[in-house]
Amino acid sequence: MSVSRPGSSLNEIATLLGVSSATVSNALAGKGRVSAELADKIRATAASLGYTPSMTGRALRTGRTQVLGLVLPNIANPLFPQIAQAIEQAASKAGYGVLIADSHGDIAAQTAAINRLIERSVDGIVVVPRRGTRVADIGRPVAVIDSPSTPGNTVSADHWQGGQAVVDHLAELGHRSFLLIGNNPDSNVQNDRIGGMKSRLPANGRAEVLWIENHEKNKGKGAPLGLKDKVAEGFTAFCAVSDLHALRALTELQGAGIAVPEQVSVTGFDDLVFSSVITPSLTTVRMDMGTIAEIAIAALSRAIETETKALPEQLRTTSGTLVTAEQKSVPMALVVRQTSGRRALTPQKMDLLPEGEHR
Amino acid sequence: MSVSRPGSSLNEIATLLGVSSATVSNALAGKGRVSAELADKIRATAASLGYTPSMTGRALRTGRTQVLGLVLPNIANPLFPQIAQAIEQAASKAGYGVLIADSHGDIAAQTAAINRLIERSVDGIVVVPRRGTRVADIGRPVAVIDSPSTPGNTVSADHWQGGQAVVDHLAELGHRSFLLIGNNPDSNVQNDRIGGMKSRLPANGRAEVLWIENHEKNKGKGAPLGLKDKVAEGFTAFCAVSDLHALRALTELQGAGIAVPEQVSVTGFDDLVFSSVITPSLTTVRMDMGTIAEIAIAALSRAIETETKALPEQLRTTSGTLVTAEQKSVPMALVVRQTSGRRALTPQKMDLLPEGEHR
DNA sequence: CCAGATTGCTTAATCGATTAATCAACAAGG
DNA sequence: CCTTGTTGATTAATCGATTAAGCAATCTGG
Repeated sequence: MSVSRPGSSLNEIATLLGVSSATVSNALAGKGRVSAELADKIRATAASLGYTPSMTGRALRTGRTQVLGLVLPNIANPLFPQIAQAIEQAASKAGYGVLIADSHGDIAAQTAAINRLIERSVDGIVVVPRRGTRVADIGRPVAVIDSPSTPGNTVSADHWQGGQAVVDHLAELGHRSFLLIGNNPDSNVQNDRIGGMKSRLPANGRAEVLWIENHEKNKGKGAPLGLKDKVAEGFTAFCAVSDLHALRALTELQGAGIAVPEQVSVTGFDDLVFSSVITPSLTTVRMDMGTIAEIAIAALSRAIETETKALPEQLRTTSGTLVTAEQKSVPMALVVRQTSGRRALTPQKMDLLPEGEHR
Repeated sequence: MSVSRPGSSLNEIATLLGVSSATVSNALAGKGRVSAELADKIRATAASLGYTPSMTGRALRTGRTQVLGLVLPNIANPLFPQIAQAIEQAASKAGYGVLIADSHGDIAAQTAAINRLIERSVDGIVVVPRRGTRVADIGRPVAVIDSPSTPGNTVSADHWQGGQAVVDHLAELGHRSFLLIGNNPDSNVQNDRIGGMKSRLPANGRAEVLWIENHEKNKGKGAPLGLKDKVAEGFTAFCAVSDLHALRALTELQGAGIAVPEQVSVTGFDDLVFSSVITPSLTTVRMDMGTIAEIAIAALSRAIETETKALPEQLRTTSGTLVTAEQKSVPMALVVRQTSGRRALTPQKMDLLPEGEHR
């Protein structure tokens, strides 16, 4: 396998074979009219020279850079690796490179990040928007991955259904009192997950939502969530909208001497990297980022193609923005591990038992 | 703030003002000889048109794309967000975009990923190599971020010193028996961390290394690490080379009814996102990725500049590869949280006490 | 008052690939 | 035999910015 030599262009091959560069271009692209034998010869020498077309030259002529931008609300997000990996893979398969841009949390920076990408003339952009953000209209196709209930969403996991799966699973195990743990009520994703969970409460069930951000605004950042009290109130199922919060809940419960899953159950979302290695391992819901990414990239590249095709000097609309896919939501999969178990017989009195009864 | 209009080029500004495009280019670049008033007028109309230079056109002419590649061993790595964020920020500040490439774990894919970046003609590459990998010689500047003891390393955290800080801290708290938990003995980073820890064992101290990969090869993936037995053997300090393993150890210990930090201490590395939210929060060592990234990018852009300057038809060396920085290792900072505490008075007998004594 | 320097701008080539337009050669049909 | 069609290639323009070279006009010094 020869490394791409910078010293080979269409022209070089052309002069070497005594033909014009146009013919070489046609031969390699399989377009135009080139005799079969010459085409063969051209391909052979191109291969022997380790010729790699210059993306730059091509981009200048065609107006397509074959690069997509990926804008994330916060690269430090623990979910980011999954997203980036899936997008990179899907994009790569579709012939695109991926340029990353961190919107760094705040909204102005998100716009700035998008503009930087546009200046680098990306062909399209994948945005995982910061909660509550609307993506401004830019002159390029944009795929949004957020939640089905976000206006303009292209494709995403079916968070609502994921929430349903969690509560169905726990109800089956006998649980009736659910403490739903979210971080921020402005997030569409979190609201969907919580909404889905609420929608499947069993007949005699009850649910309460604990928003961590509100809680910390009162009690201070990093303050205990007071879950021991919640257990005393009879809650036996602690369902977080993220594995991160689930882990927080789990360790707080364990620290308070409450046994998981013997006394109470804990569930999360997203199957973050640590979820399978902790003890007890975390029951969670995983999204199929591979499929989501592929749908997003497919929708995007379709839009890019039709855009460039429909632009022979026509109306210069700030064309195609929010891209849509046929399948707008991808089911989530419940991953049952060790933190979810059958409801204890007398959950209400459990906290009165001596500590350390677990295991 | 006007969004970049695709409909404005140097030529457009030129014809609009009745001058040549060369003059416009010179005026905006501050090069050549342009009268002050004309330059002002040009800048003004450029601004009013929302002119953005075409990176593509410029790249074709100058041979510099202002894009760097970032190759990671595995995007799913929990440390990836920190790295990517820091690199993106430093690169962005230096005027570069960042193209990501997942080497997907295996070594062949790492080479393939690098080649894909080269085909996109990036100006340079930042590689966080897969353990034990040597980066092949490509025709572009490469900055390697791994460990000071890796040959060809450009810059990295001082993992050895980080390990020292951990053991110094725990020795101060009275600990003498250290169980060092690593994943894979082939990793230079992990070896440095463990080496640093061993180098600071107190006079009457002892240390044993538990390699998780070996352990799992025998006992099966996800098998308990048997830490309860280790506690019985008298170990009071459990020092992992990553927060992920520390979390695994912590939850296993807690599940076995061993109190942290009252009975034993646990430490990690890297200050992963969950480390501050768990109970008890994890004592760890953080690397200054911001500084590391800046040093790497600075070294890289220096190499890129001298490379293009020294290329006026000179020897076509497969020029400048492994880039070096002046400061090759950046100190790590100990973050003391709740999992590290003073050694219990009678640690050797602790396991004989009834469970649930903690808190 | 004129050679030479300086200033201010234009011409034109270049980077590499793509593609519409053109052209020569030859074949087939009326 | 002349017209039309087809094949296989070349020419040349184009994308947008950069930059060496060139050319007037103005200024400077002796």
